[in-house]
Amino acid sequence: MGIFSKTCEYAVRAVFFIAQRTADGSRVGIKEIATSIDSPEHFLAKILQDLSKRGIIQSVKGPHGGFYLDDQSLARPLSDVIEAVDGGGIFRDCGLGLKECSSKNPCPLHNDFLDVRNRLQSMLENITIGQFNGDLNLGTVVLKR
Amino acid sequence: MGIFSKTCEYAVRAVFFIAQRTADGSRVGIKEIATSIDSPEHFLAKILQDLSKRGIIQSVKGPHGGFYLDDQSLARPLSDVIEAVDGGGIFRDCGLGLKECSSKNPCPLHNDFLDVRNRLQSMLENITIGQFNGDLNLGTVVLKR
DNA sequence: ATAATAAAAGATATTTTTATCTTCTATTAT
DNA sequence: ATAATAGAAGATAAAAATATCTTTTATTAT
Repeated sequence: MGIFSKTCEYAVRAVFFIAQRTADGSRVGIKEIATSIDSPEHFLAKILQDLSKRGIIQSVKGPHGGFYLDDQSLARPLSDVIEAVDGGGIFRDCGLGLKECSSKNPCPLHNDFLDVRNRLQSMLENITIGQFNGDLNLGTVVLKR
Repeated sequence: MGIFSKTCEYAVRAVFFIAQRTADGSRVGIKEIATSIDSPEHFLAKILQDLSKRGIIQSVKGPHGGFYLDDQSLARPLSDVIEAVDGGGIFRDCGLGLKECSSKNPCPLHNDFLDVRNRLQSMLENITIGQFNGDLNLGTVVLKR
């Protein structure tokens, strides 16, 4: 497995895709999202339903419905998606799995991991959901394969 | 879950513990290791058997047997343990789970993740299994709780 | 040689993650 | 109103990770 869970990987790819495809105010359906980011449709549906409930993304039912992002959502930091899906553990938990690891009671790698986690967090806090729309349009970055 | 799997967390904690407890040439049994690092005994046994087969740690059966580390093992980088247990994916795989992500075919986060992964890797390559023995003896770092 | 010890190995079980399928409900165009 | 559409929700299932228990094998002290 990678840094994030499969669930989280799908969520981030989907959110980037929705951002690009709905920048003009339109909506995009779950089938098209799943195909475009190469994820299992029904599994992704659950993930997006959860993100929708939490207000990270928007959705409308019925004909011409689908998922989309409003301006506020487009401006959100990517870290919000990770927090919503995987929880913020990756930004906070001990690298060796100790529940009470802290500067007062550190594991051997406490400071080293603090540094790595903080870099990861600030990186994800400084990326917005909508910021790759241009690159995705140009095809200079990809969301499948 | 954290950065690493539970399996990997147990492995690293165990290896640090074995390093400290066998620096004098003695050996330490699986029961004592499991208790001392707060891990399930039989599960940890499998992990250590695997590390032993791969030559990352050493073991001897029978009375006064147990696990220990020779000088070469004490000097190994911690990254060898992670590679052995979780595979090196954490140092190499795409943050968004794309199989073919590369500088030629990058995901939106390719460069950012490259940076984070490289930092993690070089951190783990520059830590040796035996380097915390002093701190563990002093109790300034811990392996449980 | 024998008994005691401790790792190795095998079988099984539980939990979590990932995935699929079906039914229900809300929305929109007609 | 009605039919079509598409997300929401619920029930199941498959796979992977985590955990436990039992039996076997190798080693050592006696």
